Amino acid sequence: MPEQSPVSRPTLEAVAARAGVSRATASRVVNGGEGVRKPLVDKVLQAVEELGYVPNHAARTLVTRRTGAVAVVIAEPEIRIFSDPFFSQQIRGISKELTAHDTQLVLLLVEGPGDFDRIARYLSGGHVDGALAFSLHTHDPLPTITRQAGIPAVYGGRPSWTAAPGDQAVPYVDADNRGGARLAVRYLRDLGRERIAHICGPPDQTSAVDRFDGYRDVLLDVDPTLIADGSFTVESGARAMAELLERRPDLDAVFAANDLMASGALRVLRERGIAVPDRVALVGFDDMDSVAEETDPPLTTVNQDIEGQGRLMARLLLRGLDRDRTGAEAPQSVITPTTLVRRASA
Amino acid sequence: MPEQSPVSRPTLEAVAARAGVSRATASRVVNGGEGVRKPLVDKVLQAVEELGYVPNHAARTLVTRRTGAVAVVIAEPEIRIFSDPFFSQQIRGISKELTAHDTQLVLLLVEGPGDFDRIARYLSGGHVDGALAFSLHTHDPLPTITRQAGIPAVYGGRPSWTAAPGDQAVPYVDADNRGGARLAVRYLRDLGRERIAHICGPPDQTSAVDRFDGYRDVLLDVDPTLIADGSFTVESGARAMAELLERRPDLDAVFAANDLMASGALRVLRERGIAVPDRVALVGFDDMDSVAEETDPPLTTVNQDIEGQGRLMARLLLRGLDRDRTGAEAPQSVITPTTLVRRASA
DNA sequence: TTGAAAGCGCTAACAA
DNA sequence: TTGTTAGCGCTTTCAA
Repeated sequence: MPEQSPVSRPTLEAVAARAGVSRATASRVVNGGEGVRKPLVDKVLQAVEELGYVPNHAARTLVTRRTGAVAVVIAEPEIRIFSDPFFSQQIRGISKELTAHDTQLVLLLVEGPGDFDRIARYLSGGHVDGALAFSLHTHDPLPTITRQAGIPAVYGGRPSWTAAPGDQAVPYVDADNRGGARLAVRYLRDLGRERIAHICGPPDQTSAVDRFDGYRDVLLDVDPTLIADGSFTVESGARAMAELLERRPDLDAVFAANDLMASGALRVLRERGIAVPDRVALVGFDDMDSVAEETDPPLTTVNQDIEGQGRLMARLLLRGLDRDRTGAEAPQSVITPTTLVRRASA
Repeated sequence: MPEQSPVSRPTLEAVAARAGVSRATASRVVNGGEGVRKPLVDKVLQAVEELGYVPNHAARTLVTRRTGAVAVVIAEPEIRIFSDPFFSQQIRGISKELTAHDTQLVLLLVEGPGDFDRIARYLSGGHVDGALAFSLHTHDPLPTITRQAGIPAVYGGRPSWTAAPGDQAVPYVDADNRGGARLAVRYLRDLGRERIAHICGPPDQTSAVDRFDGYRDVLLDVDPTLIADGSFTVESGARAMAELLERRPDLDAVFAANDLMASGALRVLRERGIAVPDRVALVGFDDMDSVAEETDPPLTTVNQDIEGQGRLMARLLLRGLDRDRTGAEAPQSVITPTTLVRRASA
């Protein structure tokens, strides 16, 4: 790679001149070489190589109206993204898929409510072709913003709000939380457990709600004393377990709405000398490898392909972007499958 | 905000027409209104408002040669960024500072060695004005890439390589790891502890090396049996502690190179019924709130302002970008101060 | 299959 | 203080 002076990179014009062709032909070659005779293609390619030519992005965007970039918007409540392996894997999947399509990831962190103005301006400024966002707990202005900016968006996680009538629903990607929960609870029931408790996630997150619903799908009329509230953290799981044990010392199984809470519950069970899974069987959710495999005993849990969800989000969005060209239909939401992973805790 | 049809956003031309001025005047107003008479400014602003005008980024970049975006490059070995609160805080700081300067953060995740080509192309394509990167364990091609692309870069963490002669050193931001370690060890010594062990971080990370050096600065000739290797994880800290205890049951203090390892060490000490800090005093490093405050007893540790480091990285880079205009000097590396935080473990 | 030429939307000399 | 004008580097008709 030839050394480049910081100022004045070679332009297409220079490449064309060197290859002895017109700028138009050079452009064609750079963009795939469709309909250009082989010898010319080679000449241009060589000139590109020799000059170390790299297309100027702004110029290209100006005429094509395509930026080749996608925004990933992360709102404040989700800033845990950086400590939550869940998000990290999702981002990883997104990044991989975008990279594979030569599309860049622009990270938009929302630090506070006032930032939405900034985001709106950015999204409207033609910086990106589309946006990827994560489902927020509260009603958030993003759907409105992307609509006004006229760019497609895909959500990660089922949004808790429902589209206003006439509004187009926002497409999202989510795991089959309800189905996964049913898998877990059925498994416990088939094990012969009869008093299966549930540690819930925060009710303002749809994943928690859906998992609770799955639990109730299987255990039709649930005894409320078998239900405890948690907030997806280890500590909350421990607290919930202690509470359950107090109320129902006779319980013989627990389905925790995520692995973190399951590990907290496990700690409490162990501290009290309650054998797992012999006396109490325990199932988590998420199959977070940093958690589920590390506990003692390792957790039986519900697996979801998180990175795959990220990839899917990106793919859905990219497909939507190509819509004009390919004439495909508007992106649809996708529910990804979940599977039960048997380890030692149940 | 008026509804916008996805296609054909208003241009400056339209704003100018509506305001009854030339495009140049409209442009001036949009860019601050310097040297435009008040009434015209108002007219233009009103037209902007009415039309919902947002400047086209590509067009602007094409002529100004400024993208208003900065790349944050994260190489594979650092993908832990998303599970390591250290990085997450750094990113947060970067994001805040960039946002304050209306600059966008473009995230470039390096998934494998082959990706550097892609990164190089991106950095050369005029997508961003500069790059922020994190110090890698091994020699990495990024400094060369940014130099060839002719864009300034700032590193987070002291790089382990030294600039080739003639090469300009890469500016970086790092905590005063060595000084912080000295703080910790002096504190233990002043407590009257005489057999102060050290649990090292991985030798291929400069922060670990620097902390070890700080330890040795204070304890001039260290008994090698008081040194144990770790890898900055909880587990490695536990293992190292067990090892130390075996070799030197008489040790009366431990300085762990980070909080994670300190918490692992603490667990082992507790399991063996060794009173902390009475029999063994323990000091960590990082002051990670999710760790240091949660242990029992809470960790005495060395604090560094991680988010501040991120902000500083961004600030240094932005300053470098303005260099031509302000005539400032090339960015210099910055070492940020560390302080000892006394809690209960020592 | 190739080239000439017309912009994409904006900023920045330069003139008025 | 304002307007006119010449591009920034590229893609894309349209003609040849």
